[in-house]
Formats: sequence, structure tokens, C-alpha cells
Amino acid sequence: MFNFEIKKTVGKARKGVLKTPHGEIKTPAFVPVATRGALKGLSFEDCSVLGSSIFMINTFHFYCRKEYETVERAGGLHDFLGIEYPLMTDSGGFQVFSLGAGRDQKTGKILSDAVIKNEGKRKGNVQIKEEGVLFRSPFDGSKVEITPEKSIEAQRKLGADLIFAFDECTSPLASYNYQKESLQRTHLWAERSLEAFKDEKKQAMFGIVQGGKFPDLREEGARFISSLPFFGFGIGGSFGESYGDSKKNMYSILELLSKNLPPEKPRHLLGIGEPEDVVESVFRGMDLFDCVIPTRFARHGTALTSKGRINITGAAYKEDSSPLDKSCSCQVCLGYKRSYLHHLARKKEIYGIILLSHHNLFFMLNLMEEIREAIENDNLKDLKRDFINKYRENN
RNA sequence: GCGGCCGUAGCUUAAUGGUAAAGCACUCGGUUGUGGUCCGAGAGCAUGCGGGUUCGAGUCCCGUCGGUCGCC
Repeated sequence: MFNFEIKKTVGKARKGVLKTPHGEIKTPAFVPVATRGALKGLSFEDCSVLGSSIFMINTFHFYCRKEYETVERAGGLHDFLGIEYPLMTDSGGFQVFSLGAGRDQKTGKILSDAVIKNEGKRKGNVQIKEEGVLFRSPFDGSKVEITPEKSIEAQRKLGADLIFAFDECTSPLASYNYQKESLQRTHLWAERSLEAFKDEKKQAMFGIVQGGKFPDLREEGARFISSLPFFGFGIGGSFGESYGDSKKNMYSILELLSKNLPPEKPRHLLGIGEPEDVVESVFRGMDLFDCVIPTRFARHGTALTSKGRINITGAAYKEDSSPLDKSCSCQVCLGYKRSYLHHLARKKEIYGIILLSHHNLFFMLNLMEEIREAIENDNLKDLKRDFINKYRENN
């Protein structure tokens, strides 16, 4: 029922097809995120027309109040949502960080230059032990425990095609010693996740490589996780401190990982990223990406364009009658002026979010299509150079 | 007409008689396994007007204009 076939490789980059019970995914692929079972501002059908063949849903958001039980009674995510597209769920490990320690430290997966401070120690409402994690729900403040067994149970009940092992996502601030200790825990949890998953035939599981910003720990993570019988691999966590360092470090770590992961299995770079990150990462052997950037940026008034991102709420666009991106062929760029999008974003009209989400998702999905063509035509290097030069023009 | 209360930044409000602040709005930046959130920085020609008391008035006094509430 599950299969990953690589059709062509150019350097480290790969073009392939991932088969699931609900359909095929052409890789490299971008996976839009529908956290609570909805892409904010677009229907699954709309997004499918734009070129998406798979969606990511968050276990964590269905976990805190046991809504995965409701979904199970409805027949699983596909029946509950009324769609037949391939789906994946993450394990909830990231939210323990992003809604727990990350929120305490006012940082995300990638640290902004302004908030480098303190130690990488966890504080506040999250307790991490060998058994699992205990923390307060960001939704209602109640105590919630997640263990590998519980995450996998929830993911089996949700019933997405592709699921992830439960891991610990560390802060960009984590020390070497903490990261090393955490990595051992993630490995233990990987084994327990597989144990809780055994005999499952309708789903396939990805293991997660952690190790933070430390190359030797990343290498160790890749070796250990690939020794286990996972269908594919997720690469998670953070890669460095400052914004620029984080990007460069991520690229060099991906180079390292592509040498240490078995080539025949799919690789999903979790939570990345910006268009340039995706291009650079495909170049270094990644097959799948999920990221909130197209939709979250849309809600914040930011549009992805071939010349970099622009924030349409800026005063400069108030009377700008040009399209968002002259070289984009999406319906929004063909039909609407920047001035109108500026107006909608300023007034926080829902329609503004819809239009920007449409454009941003088109932009990412179209980029993936171009990447696949470039691999097919042996000119990924040219695409990478041209795309990134142009993308950085205005930024 | 009489009486009370109120006039501070574009808006809503602070400020024992002692350097006139804050939030929103505005300008710019940030957000990478989703909180339409949040954070950071910036720009603001503000005490209705005219007098008086005082070393010093947004603040106290007089007048005036505007608003608001109450009463014939």
C-alpha cells in the first residue's frame, strides 16, 4: 500500500513518487498545513486545484481535549473531513516545545536575533521525563500528558496515511549536554513509537532525526533512526541560533544527513520553510516539506513573490495598481491590484486572507512543480541560482 | 434662562501645583512540524481661547467659547 520510488536523481536532489492508500504524491512536494482540519481561508479542493496532493494535520490540536476520539468515531480523518486526499499527522512533539518552552522563551523554531538570551533550559509549565511530557494545555490550562504510546494511539485513531514518531524538539538555545541527553530520549521514544505502531497496515511511520545545531549529534541521530524500520524520516528541530546562522547551519547539516540516511527512503524536512530554504534543501536531498508560511504569512499580510516577500499592508502599496507579482500566473495576480489587497489586509477583511493564502500557496506549489521539472531536465542548479538571486533582490 | 460636570496627540483616557504619559490608530521590522497571535523599534508641532494668582498652572481663580446632563 505504501511505496516510495525515486525516478531520477541529480546530484543529491531526487525526484520521485510516494504512494499511499489515498493517492500518489510527486516529490519533492510541499505539504500545506491544516492544523485543526482546515486550511484557514481555503478549501482542500481549492488547494488541490493549486497543485497540492497531500495535507498535514496536527495531532496536538486533536489531542488536548481528546477530539481524536470524536474523529475515530466519525470513521477517521478522511471520513470526518469528507476528503480523499493523502494526509499526514505530526506527533505533537513540536507543540510541546512551541507552545511550552518556546513560548516561555519567546522564541520559535528559528531564533530571532533579538531574543538570544538565557540558557537553553526549559522552564515554566513543561516537564520532560523519560516516560513522556507533562504540561499545561494552552487551550484551557488543564494538565496534559503525552507519551510516545499516547501520541501513536491518537495518530492511529486519527488515521492519516503518514504519521510521525513522538520526539522531543529542543530549543535553539539548548546546550550541547542538554541536546545530547534529549537525543537519547528521542531515540528511546522512537523505539517505543514503533512498538506502539506494530502490525499497523493502513498507515506508514516516519522516524524523526534530532540533534539540534550540533553536527555530531545530528549524525548520531541519523545513524540511529535509520537503523530502525521506519518507512521514512523526518528531520526536525532547530539548526542554529541567529537567523542567518540557522539557515547556513541547516544547509550544512542537511548535506551531512543526506550522506547518513538510506537513499531509498523519503525524507521530510519538518516545518521548513521559506521558498529559498525549500530550494536549497531539495538541492541537498530533501523530498517533503510542510510549513505554515504560505498561510500564516497571508494572515499577516505578507505575500511571497519572485522578488522576495512583501508586506502588502505597507503604506507604499496604498495606491499601487500593479499585481502582487508580475511574473505570477495565479488568479489573484491576474485579477487584483496591490492597492485592493492592501485595503483588504488593512481592514482585516477575511477576503484579504483568502486572496493572499491563495496566492502564497500557488507560489509554493508552483515552485515545487518547477523544481520537479528542473530535476527532470537536469537544470536544478540553474533554477537554484536564478531563483535565489531574484528572490533576494528586494530583501 | 438657571445650575452641575467635562474640554489633554487622529481616537479613548492618565498626570499631590514641579520634565505632559499610555493604549489604539499611524510608520518600519520580525514570525519556518499554525494562536488572524504576539513581539520589537519609530514618528508624533496635544493641555479649547483670553486674563489672573504663583518661583512654577493641564491642575487654583475670573471671563469666554464648545460639549453634556439636570431644572423651569
